[in-house]
Amino acid sequence: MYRTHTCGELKATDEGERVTLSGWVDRIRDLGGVKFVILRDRYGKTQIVVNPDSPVYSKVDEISREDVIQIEGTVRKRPKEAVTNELTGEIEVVVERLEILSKSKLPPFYPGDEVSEEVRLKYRYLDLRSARMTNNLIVRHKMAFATRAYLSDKGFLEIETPYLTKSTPEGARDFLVPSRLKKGNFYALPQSPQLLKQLLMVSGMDKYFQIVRCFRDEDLRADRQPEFTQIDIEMSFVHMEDVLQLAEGLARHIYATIGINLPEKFDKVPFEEAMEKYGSDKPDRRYGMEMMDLTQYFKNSDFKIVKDIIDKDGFVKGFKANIPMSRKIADEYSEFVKGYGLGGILWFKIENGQITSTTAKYLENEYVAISKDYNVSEGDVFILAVHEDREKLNTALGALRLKIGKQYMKVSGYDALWVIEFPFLEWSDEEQRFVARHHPFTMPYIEDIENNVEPAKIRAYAYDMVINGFEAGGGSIRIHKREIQEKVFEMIGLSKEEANEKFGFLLEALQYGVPPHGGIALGLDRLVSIAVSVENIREVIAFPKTSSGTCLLTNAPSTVSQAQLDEVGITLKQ
RNA sequence: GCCUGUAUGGUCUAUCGGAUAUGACGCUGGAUUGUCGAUCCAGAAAGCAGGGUUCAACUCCCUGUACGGGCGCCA
Repeated sequence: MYRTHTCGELKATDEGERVTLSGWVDRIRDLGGVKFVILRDRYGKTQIVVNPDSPVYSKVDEISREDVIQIEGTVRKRPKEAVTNELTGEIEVVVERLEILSKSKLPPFYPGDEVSEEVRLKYRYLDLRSARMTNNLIVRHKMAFATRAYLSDKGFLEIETPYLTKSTPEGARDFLVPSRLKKGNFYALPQSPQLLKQLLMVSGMDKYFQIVRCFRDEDLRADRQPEFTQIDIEMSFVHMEDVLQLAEGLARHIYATIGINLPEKFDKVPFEEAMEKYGSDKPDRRYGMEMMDLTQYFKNSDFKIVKDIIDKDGFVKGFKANIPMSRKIADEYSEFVKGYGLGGILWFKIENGQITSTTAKYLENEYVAISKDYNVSEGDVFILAVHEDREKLNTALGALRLKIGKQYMKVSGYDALWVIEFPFLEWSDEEQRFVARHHPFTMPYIEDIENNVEPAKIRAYAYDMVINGFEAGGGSIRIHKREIQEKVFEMIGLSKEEANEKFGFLLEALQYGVPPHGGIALGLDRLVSIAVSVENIREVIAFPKTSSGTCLLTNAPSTVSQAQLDEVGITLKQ
């Protein structure tokens, strides 16, 4: 037996107990006479005492930090003055036997040291020994476990779908896997089990879920990895509201199991409102600073920057913030919004009851009117921008709002909401056609189509769950009638032949009695990162990739042998 | 594809167009009988790669590489 207890469980009540512990040597404190060894495992740390009369006294000199050792000894209470607040701070173990199970080479860092992420990723197995990383993985497990319990209770079946599947167009770039048996053919790793879970609905599975890996070969971000985990859900005989209720309940439940209370009711915010007020389809409302349309105040301005835009039927929008402002800061913000296609920002503040601004001499009347109507008071700063493209204006100001919020405001708590009524279509400059914004199986608002609403304004039964400004998940009600599906393909310029070639199996299935259905996928990585308050999902993934898609631990991706290439019939260029 | 930041002992970092490159942690050796980031003394240990500017480059410039953040992209 390697151990009778873990390093995190011995308490004062275990006094006198004879125990065997195994773990890593966290620290050795040699006081010349008495020596202390701190033994660590994922449950905690226990102090081992070695007195000069101990049978293993000289053996302690052979061990070093991060060795794996086993000890046998007796639990005793520490002297009063030596008690600490730690989990096992009341006791220590007087060692009688000590065995080195495995020596450690001098590590590049010790668990919990402040080290660059690059080094942490290279030695991820050491990094994961830290209490923080261990906790992140524990929280992740608890949330995944709670998900299974909750959904199983509600009658959902966890059903696996293949990872080696068919490449489908639309959406992200596929990771391809060459087929050896059918040379020249490729599997694709699924971007999500979307089509397969819909087929499960056709099969009558009624309520499906899966905690599943998804793969998208696109450039990475702090919250995007090439492979990530979704809580994938699909339900039959449901309306949008049923899916939202279920997902909301699930989110509340899994957060509750780790001690976080999400709001009783998630607000529903239409996409357009989110864009207008926050310039984002995943707003973090905790920062306040809602954006306002101020175009009317500038209709008669002759300040060139503004007039040029107004003459082109452009817009002026802005928001109020309680932040420091100076010429230098304004320049920085202007530079920032230039990255989003704007020319810069305008601003004014109220200082000593006066409007202060580098542009006050051109726009004083406008600023005064805005101050009055929007109750801009002493110390407030008002930031404005102009552009002829309203979407660009919203996005740029929204990004600035978020930057300012993160810089100056300490927010706490959890803001959870639904963004609904997403546009059904989206113009693709690259392809010069409308593409499905969510995916081509999403149910559009039929009345919008019947009322001949312009394509870009047709709404979809698509929804995103947003928590603290992160897109925690998204889904839609699907099309269950072949006629509508065909109409949609027509709208996105997909010919019958192409549609058949690409989604033939789904279209075929849609002819055999399909229940109305819909679903959602929640991003587990993001849910966990929100729960442990980190911005980067790498912190909650055991073995993540760098932003260039490599694994510093294994050095993947790497070249393969000519023989391997030959087997799958692939010749490399050059 | 584009923009941007970073690169100095094992780790985290300081400084400087010139001389012996700073400190902390860790490590090694020594001292030390109640520590808990133990303490005290001593020691070893470093400029990402290539090119350029210069009498002289770790420092300035360019290119590359790696890592971070963002835009595009991500149904």
